[in-house]
Amino acid sequence: MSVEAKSKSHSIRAVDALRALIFAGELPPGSDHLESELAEKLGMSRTPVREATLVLESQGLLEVRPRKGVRISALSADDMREIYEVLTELESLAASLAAEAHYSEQDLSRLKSATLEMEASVEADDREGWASADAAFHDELVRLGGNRRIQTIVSNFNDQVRRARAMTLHMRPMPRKSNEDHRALYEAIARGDAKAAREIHWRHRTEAKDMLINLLNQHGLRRV
Amino acid sequence: MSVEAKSKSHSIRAVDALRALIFAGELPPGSDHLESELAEKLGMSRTPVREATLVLESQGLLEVRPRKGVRISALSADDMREIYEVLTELESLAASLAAEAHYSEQDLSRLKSATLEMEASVEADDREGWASADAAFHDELVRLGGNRRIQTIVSNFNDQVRRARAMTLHMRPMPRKSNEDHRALYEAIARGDAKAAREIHWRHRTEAKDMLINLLNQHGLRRV
DNA sequence: CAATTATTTAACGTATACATTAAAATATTC
DNA sequence: GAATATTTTAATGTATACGTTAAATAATTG
Repeated sequence: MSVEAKSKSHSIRAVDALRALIFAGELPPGSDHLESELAEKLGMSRTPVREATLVLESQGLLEVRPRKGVRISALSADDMREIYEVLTELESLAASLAAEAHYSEQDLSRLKSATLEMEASVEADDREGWASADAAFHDELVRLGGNRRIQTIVSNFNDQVRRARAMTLHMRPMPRKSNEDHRALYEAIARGDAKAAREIHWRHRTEAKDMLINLLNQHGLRRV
Repeated sequence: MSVEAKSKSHSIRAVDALRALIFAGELPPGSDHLESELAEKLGMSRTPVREATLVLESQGLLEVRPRKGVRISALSADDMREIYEVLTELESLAASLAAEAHYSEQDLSRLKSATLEMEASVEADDREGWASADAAFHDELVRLGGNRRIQTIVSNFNDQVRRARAMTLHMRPMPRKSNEDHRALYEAIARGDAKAAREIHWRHRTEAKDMLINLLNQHGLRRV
């Protein structure tokens, strides 16, 4: 069995490639792009590109504007608030569900290791490392919640705020308080305290939302 | 200015037509359909049908299964639980946001009239009328919340459980308790009590979820 | 010259031909 | 005759030609 990349359809590769270009900032928020341009850039015909744009539109990463090209989504502070409201609510539900599931310590090992990694990263002043562990923690939290609809929505919304998070990562103070929250959340889930898990995470996310929006406003980032 | 229907693209009409066929049960849950069949049925080529199926897949109404046709989504009791968990959480958040907005009585008039219509329908033993007013109430509640992301998600999920609700409408007891909940929620929003609004609606939806799932199980409806 | 109308352009929307490939059917081998 | 290999089939995936139409440009008119 070889390790070659499985040859996916052009359509799927277009989705992946466009996502990557958007996240890398090569298709910047607010910019417009004709189907034919994108098709040429990706080395395929318009057909799979059109299909990809429909998928990405449904994920909120771009907007199809007939005869004006697709516009890469640019989020205002208000959009950010909306998205974080939903993320806060659904992740808090996931935290509550995870606590109710009464997982064993072993089941929670990945959550635990993510908290340890975050703490180590803060010690080492490694923001990228912290961000990566933080993402792993949140992913695992939602996975433990066990509701696949929540997983899908949260994943979409995280993609949408990805650039904003990356931009503010180096503007914010080192996330020491954040680590305490994660540890407290871990404990609440481990002891099966659904109410506490929900409340701890709700406050955590609400604070993260306020900080992100304040940072964007302070730095005059109207749309990202 | 004429009142003729604006001539939409085939692609958009395919989305509308397929949605209608799914809701009408002409494309029953679990059934498979080739692109070419659907294209013929809708009197257009495969191209716009393919685009429509991508959109509907992103809305959870069907699943594209290469070489096996598109499969109309069939929900298990567990799927229903997942969807209702999300609906409960997001509508409750919307209720809380609506209360925080401190709307005037005038702003809340549609919410009020929907409650009155529900009460009248229950008096008149008119389940369809009640269901229609109930839907209007929930739509308006979410609209008043003011978060468009919530509106989109809730609308999608309501579409997904539409058939199940229609099926159980005549199995359930007349929704008298439900009307009390709606009235209490209206009062909480009107007096700006966000916490109460959230809790009242959360309990309301949770009870609705439990009833729906019990009804589906009692009647042996494995997948709808 | 401003406003309107006509024309042109270019991008999208659609149909269609064809390439690709998973699945089914058939043939082959032991 | 079961297991495997081959061929065939059929549905999808893709490219492309072309029709349609919104937007831009040019022409006209008062």
